[in-house]
Amino acid sequence: MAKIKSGKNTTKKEAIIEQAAFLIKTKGYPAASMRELAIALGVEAPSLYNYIGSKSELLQTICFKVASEFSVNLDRVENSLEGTIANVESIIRFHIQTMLSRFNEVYVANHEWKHLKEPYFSEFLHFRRDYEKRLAILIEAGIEKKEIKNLHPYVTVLTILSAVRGLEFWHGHKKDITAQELENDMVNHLLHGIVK
Amino acid sequence: MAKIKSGKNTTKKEAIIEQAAFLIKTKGYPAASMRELAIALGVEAPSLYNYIGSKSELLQTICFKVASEFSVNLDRVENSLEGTIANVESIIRFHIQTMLSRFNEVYVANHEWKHLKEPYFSEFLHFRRDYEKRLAILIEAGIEKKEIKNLHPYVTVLTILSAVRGLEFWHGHKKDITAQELENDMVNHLLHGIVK
DNA sequence: CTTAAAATCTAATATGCGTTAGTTTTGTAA
DNA sequence: TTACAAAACTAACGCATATTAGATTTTAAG
Repeated sequence: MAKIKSGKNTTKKEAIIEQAAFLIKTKGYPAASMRELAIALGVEAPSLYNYIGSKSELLQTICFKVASEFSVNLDRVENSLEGTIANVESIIRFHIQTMLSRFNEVYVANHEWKHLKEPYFSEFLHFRRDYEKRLAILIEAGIEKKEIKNLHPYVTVLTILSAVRGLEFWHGHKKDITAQELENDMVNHLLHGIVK
Repeated sequence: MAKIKSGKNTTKKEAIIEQAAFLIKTKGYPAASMRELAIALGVEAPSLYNYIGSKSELLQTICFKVASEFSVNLDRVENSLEGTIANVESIIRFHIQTMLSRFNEVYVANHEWKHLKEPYFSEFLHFRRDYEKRLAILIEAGIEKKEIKNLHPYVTVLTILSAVRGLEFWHGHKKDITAQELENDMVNHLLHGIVK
């Protein structure tokens, strides 16, 4: 057939990963087939194996790339000299922006990581728990400094992370609100509530 | 082999559905096999077909049963005479309680409905949109009555629904907080924020 | 104890999967 | 133009899937 269409991506491997992220997001990892992925790239399935090692490797690459980006951002915030509220707000905004700009990959990392094989599954799970723990510590510091209400820190972390993750569903609707308004409204809700 | 173990369930079909919900939640719909479901019930796979029509029928049953329960609850709230805040709080509490008490089925309805076949896929999607729309109308009424901040109603709905859905992740942790405290803290966060 | 029906089993079908092997085509540099 | 390497192809393997058909066992009633 034809050559793999690289598009705007630099390498063909990156083109495969990008398309894989879309397919895995749409069908789920088990139902996303290498044959369908190949067709989307204008090629036969076995040709993909010139660039990748296996189907599961694609999932690993996507999940850990996303995890790494969130981790790096949290490093930055942890070393910041701002107050807790500003830090939490910064993290919320990063999640929202990343969710909206890198939708397919973030979606896959959020929903399909349970199909990772060992030892990657355990490694990813450990990363998640660690990330939540670091956020909870941030929240606890805010509670001690009387900047934040004394709610259970893990519940607060869960509420925030889950809320931003829900932007998956916004991706279809859009239109009558800009990304900036969306971001501001959600930050406002999560920090100050909706009661007047 | 042996007979299907009905356990506490009245009919065998219900026992199959309950086990299917657990399996589909754990593996995802495409990776959940009829053979594994049968083994869990102490039976061979073809025996299941005396009680069910197909694998996809199991998914349909689970998804629409959950959808129906949420819809019935929303009917009740819409006809209530309470204020908007009380109504929203009631809905949040219902979501949290249902999420915690009927975990497997709610999880499946939330995550695996995209594997529904037509026309069920479209029907379920339509139900979801309709449910969100009805919630948004509730929120808008609260904004007009000056009970609720003037944030974009759909963003508010999204934030609330996503946050309660995140309780999936709490299901593993547990321990150092009761379900009642969890519920109260999350309601407090979503209504009044975390800033002191 | 007999008999009919309900429940389960074994065997098999058709389909799709990820992946490998080996071959052919394409692109590039000498 | 020749020669080599990269990238694509076709064919096939082994395995797993949902489901059906038909035989066999289990259950319950007369």
